Amino acid sequence: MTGTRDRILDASAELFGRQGYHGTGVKALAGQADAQLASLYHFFPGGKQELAAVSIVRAGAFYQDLVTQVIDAEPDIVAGLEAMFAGAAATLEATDYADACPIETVALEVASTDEVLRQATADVFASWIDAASERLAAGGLTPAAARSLAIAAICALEGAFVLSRAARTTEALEAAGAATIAALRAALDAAA
Amino acid sequence: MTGTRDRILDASAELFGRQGYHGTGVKALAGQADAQLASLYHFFPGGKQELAAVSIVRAGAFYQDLVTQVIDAEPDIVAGLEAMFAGAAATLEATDYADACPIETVALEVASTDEVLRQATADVFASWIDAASERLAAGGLTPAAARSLAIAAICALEGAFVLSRAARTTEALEAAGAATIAALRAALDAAA
DNA sequence: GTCTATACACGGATAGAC
DNA sequence: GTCTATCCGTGTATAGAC
Repeated sequence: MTGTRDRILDASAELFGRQGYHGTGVKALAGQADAQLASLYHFFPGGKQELAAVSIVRAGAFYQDLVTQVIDAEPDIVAGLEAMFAGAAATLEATDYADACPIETVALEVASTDEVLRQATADVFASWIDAASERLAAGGLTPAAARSLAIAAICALEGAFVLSRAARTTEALEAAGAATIAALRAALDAAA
Repeated sequence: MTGTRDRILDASAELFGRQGYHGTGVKALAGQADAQLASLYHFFPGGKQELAAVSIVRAGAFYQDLVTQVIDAEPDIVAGLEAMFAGAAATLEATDYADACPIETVALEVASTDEVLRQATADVFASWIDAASERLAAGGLTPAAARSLAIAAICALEGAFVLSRAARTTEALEAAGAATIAALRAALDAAA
């Protein structure tokens, strides 16, 4: 008995993530959610923009939970980051290079054109940075070094998604992961 | 006496880069180029898709020239990569966080939906990887290490563009640059 | 090659019955 | 809250005169 609202948000996360904001129409969203178009506007009176704003926050939180679980399942932060990149590569292959970061495409599309949605994506990335920083600080880095490396790791992952999806290979995820681990080891050595 | 075709391609590079493929209409492109809509279809009979394919290749080559000039102006590859990230940050600030990578947004939009355009973006990234690999190999890395680090550097840059444009700060570019330099130094040490 | 005008589909959004 | 039907703007693309 999944609620209609939730089905619409599920469809939004999937389609916005794969095709972007402008590449996904409200009719397609309603169709994918097995919902009426009028229901979409009932739950999201602000229309497509409001739906996207809610979807970005929700999908961002969901993805953060997913990734932090992968990281926290490992014995240390080095293994944790390795598992993050490996897991992302596995998911990408399993979905035929469709499902990477749920908000990345939208973030780029709206960065210069929609202030409401830009802020939503910025909030999500800020939350991810905080979560990663905590884990790196717990691994022995200073707060400043932890934050810097947390940002770098997320950048590496996001950038690798772009190249991997374009090339339809996981090589970029592997290279980005290796370089991130190298930078992490260097920071850990410097801290010791 | 700039040709109409070139003006259309200039407008395409600018608007596709800032707003993405689906966020940019052919009428807007013609308007920005001070060209008639019919002229656009005259030079690009394949319509928006053909225009985008040509624009991706052209903008990709232009950006590659720009970045390699920045890198090659420095005495060594470490300084070169530092200059690349610093230059990207300066450009981003100067354009109010609008102009980052000219093909990144489009690459994500089309990765799962348009095979012709996906291939065009993949070709551009492959060319960038080759150019960066050469310079890293000249700096003393093995071909395999050079390629891996070249990919990682490009991923770091692309990912930093996403976070920097979303947050409207250059922090991500700085963090990604620092981590890339750290990984490069580690690779150079290992090679020595 | 460029102009004006327009065809035609799809986009987002809404009305009103139930 | 859900259904059917529809409005209206915009999007891509084309026609035909010049």
